[in-house]
Amino acid sequence: MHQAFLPWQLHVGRFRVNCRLMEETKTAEELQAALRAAGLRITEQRKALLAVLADADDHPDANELHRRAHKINPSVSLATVYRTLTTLEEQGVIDRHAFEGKPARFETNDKPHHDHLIDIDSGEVIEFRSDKIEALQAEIARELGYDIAHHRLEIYGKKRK
Amino acid sequence: MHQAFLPWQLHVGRFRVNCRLMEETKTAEELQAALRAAGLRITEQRKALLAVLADADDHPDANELHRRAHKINPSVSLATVYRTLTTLEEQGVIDRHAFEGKPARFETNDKPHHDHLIDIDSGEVIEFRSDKIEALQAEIARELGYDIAHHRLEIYGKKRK
DNA sequence: TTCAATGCAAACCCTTTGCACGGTA
DNA sequence: TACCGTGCAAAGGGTTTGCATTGAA
Repeated sequence: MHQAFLPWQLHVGRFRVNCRLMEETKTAEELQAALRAAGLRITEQRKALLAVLADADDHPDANELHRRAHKINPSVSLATVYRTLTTLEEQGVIDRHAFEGKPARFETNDKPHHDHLIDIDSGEVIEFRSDKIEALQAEIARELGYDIAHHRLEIYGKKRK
Repeated sequence: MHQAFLPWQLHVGRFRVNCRLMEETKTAEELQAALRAAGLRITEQRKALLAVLADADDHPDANELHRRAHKINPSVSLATVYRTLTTLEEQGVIDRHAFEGKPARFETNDKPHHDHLIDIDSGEVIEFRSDKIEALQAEIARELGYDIAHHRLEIYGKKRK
């Protein structure tokens, strides 16, 4: 889990409280429920993939998801990973991100919306959200005569030493 | 050429002045000069591609650039288009944009920086720039402990009726 | 004359798909 | 029992690359 906000501290008498805002992620059970609700079947292969997705905190690509799911259940094929990812995306329970022409990366869709900062050295993805930027985008689209369907903001950066 | 700003009007006495801000684009000669300055050779194939790039106002992909350059000079191959695009990108005279996992699209790099609004119905690309958004991005990256290398903001929208 | 740039075709990577089989509901 | 979901292998689309050849400097 990557935090989207900076940690902060409280001072209470002679104590200091270190705080950090974390986010809840979907459980494998919740992902299963979404499939069931859509009348789709819960196969052993899907169970393995859902467990991997629920556990992942690093925006893995299809290949990496296959590697992890295959470790849980060797009968999971790469084709099924791709097919199931597409299905889950259609159900709206995961998001697909295409960063800079590289293989697509996936994450469970728990939070309403956020953008990404990608560490160009490590590939690590950090999530953030700015209501101000959201508002400005809406304003720009309106001025240009458009209604926003969706948008992506990606910042590529290096960790400051 | 797509304008990034809304047209505006001035009223002078009994006259109305319709104004629209347009942008200058690099000429084929300027692109050639960049290659020459880097010690690279000006071939007939490159001349054709540079002419196409200088003339394009619609962010074409490699295939479309090849189609247009091939019309000027049939000896231009798709491989050379790809190789030359990579070279020009390295020289910093063109930009490559990977929109939503689709084939990369290119434009001459004339303006300092801008973002894109993509019409999801027509594929048309409209350029815009917001200093406020730029500033907010820098602020966010700083808070998260990063220096920005580059970034992309893409708004996908439908033309308002 | 030299060696960067080229065309061609094959290879590459990521992703999708056709087909016959197998397991969920 | 249906028929959805699967594995496998082949195909697909965009892009890169190896190799012998060509042509810009």
